[in-house]
Amino acid sequence: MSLQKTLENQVKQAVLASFNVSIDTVEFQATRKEFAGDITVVIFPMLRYVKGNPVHIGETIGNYLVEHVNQVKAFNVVKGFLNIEISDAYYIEFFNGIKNIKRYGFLVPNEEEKAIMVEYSSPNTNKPLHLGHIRNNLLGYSVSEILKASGKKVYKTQIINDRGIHICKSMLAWEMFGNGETPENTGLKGDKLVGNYYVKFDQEYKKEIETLIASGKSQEEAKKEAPLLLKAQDMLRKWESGDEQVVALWKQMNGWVYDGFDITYKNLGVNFDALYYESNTYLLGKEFVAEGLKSGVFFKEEDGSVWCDLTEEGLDKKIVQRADGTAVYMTQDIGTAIQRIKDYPDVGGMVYTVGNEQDYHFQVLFIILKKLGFEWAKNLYHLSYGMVDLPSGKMKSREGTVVDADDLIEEMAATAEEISEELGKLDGYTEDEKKALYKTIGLGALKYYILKVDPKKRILFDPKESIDFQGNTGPFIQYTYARIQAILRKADFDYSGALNSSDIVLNPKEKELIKQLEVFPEVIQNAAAQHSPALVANYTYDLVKEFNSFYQNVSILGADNEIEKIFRVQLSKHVGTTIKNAFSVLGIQVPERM
RNA sequence: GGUCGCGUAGCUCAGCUGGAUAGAGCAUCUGCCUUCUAAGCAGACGGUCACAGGUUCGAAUCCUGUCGCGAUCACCA
Repeated sequence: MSLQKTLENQVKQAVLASFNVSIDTVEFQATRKEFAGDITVVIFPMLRYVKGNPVHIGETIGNYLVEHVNQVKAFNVVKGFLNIEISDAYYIEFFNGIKNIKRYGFLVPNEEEKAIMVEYSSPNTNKPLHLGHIRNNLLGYSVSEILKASGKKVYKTQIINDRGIHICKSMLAWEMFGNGETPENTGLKGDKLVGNYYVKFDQEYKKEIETLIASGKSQEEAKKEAPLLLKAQDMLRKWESGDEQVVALWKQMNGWVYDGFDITYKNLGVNFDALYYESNTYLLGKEFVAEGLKSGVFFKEEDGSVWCDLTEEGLDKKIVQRADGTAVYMTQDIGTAIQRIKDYPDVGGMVYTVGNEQDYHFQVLFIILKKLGFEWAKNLYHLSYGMVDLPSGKMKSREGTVVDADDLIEEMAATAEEISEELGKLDGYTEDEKKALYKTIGLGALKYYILKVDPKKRILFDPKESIDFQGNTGPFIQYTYARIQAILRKADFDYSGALNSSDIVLNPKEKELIKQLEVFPEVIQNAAAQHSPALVANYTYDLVKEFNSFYQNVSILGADNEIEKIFRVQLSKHVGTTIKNAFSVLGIQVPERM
């Protein structure tokens, strides 16, 4: 039984014994630093059931606890707060129990329970990934890992947006202006090359619009009638009817993009268990639209378009199929969801990592799936996150105002290199080892910077102000890990033995560290429940800050006696393990040296 | 205009289901490397928690309204 549970029961007992009333909840909080004690019972909520002065009630309970609970050493009451001091023995024994657990804080995924499928990334195949995608990828990956660590079975997936007018635009531009450029003959990354033609299309398209306007057309007419756009639309029709040449070009260019994406994903350290392509799934939804029509979930307009009436839910009517019978986004998402459950029958719920601009879409999607009667529809969650904006506003691929993912990753590593060179602590490392380390640190800075922020808040990223490497940052935490490893390398004695709680008197820093370690499993559970890597990031920072204070104020290898020295090394080691575990669910690596 | 989200120190962010004098980092200023890695530690400065009401023993946290910022309300995705 956990200490808190024990205390809760005993507090209830105390109230029953002393005041003859039973209470069903006890409110605890960590004792604030300025008071003596470790755990605090808030007396105020009891006043509803127990009449009397809170200080007196607190003292009565405190006395009872000291007498009946051997972990309780002493207490004090300040106003309505009963501060309880816990014996060192409790903490030392607790530490003995966790110190050798390598995957401390993690539960093993339960094979019996339903799995969760997490969708993230889901890019368009007409342009390279940018900072916005980075946030999406990091969030999706991290939430997947957090869910796993919390004891869930997880599949990572994406839906690749590989068809549509935007894809045809880059295809057309390449065909017209490409002069046979390929990734091979230009040395360009495939997604970059295709992205260039997406931009090229837009430039040429704008020129045509200007020409048309000059010849007397209205802007609206010009936008609709520009020859390039007509050609692109024509190409889309050809694609949909299976035109061999168009399909061949489509396959070739998408292939280039996938090769490019693979490199970016690899650099970012994210991965997927299952891929879905819109070109394969967009037809699936239509089956279910037909079914929904039969069952009355949807209705048909005179022009043949199919809708879902959501006015009862306080929403609008939503189209699920066009008048010409073609699929819209919603159609496809309905089909994809159902397909996924068919492919993975053990999945009982899904998480969609998609920006908050699509809040409404997912609200509607989930309601529709419920209306269609799917049991798992109640376990769908839209992991909605805020946009990453620049000081100049939104990032726009077509206008070239994007922070490119590959460039940013590279820049971060370069900054890490600069700082490392300046500090010069890497004697003996080979060039390859150094390079790998710079990448670890650079990515650590980038990932932490993004993940420490609450997902739903928007991030303003100023490319001119580089991401910090000091303070509440990834590198600071990595640095602390490296420091711990340095100690472990130097600790050339056997420190594996069990500790006898009567041999050690904890200093305040040591006790704080154990308390901090104690809550890690709970942090993982909370982060999973709230789908928030930020909770893990901020926890890790607090732990590390506490450790550095300990490190700087208490000598570990120079401890007064052997037992203390062994204990401190063990404590340091387990803090290191916990840092590593916490960072692993954020997708951040930790270095042996830096 | 309807709906949703956000608004905490100069800047970037924490603040768990309401609880003690609202916490970190950056920036500015003071100290600390002949002792385990100074990407660090110790400290100073800095707040009417957007504003106004309400609920309560108690509100940054819950409710209502106002203001500001953003998103969305397409037979786009």
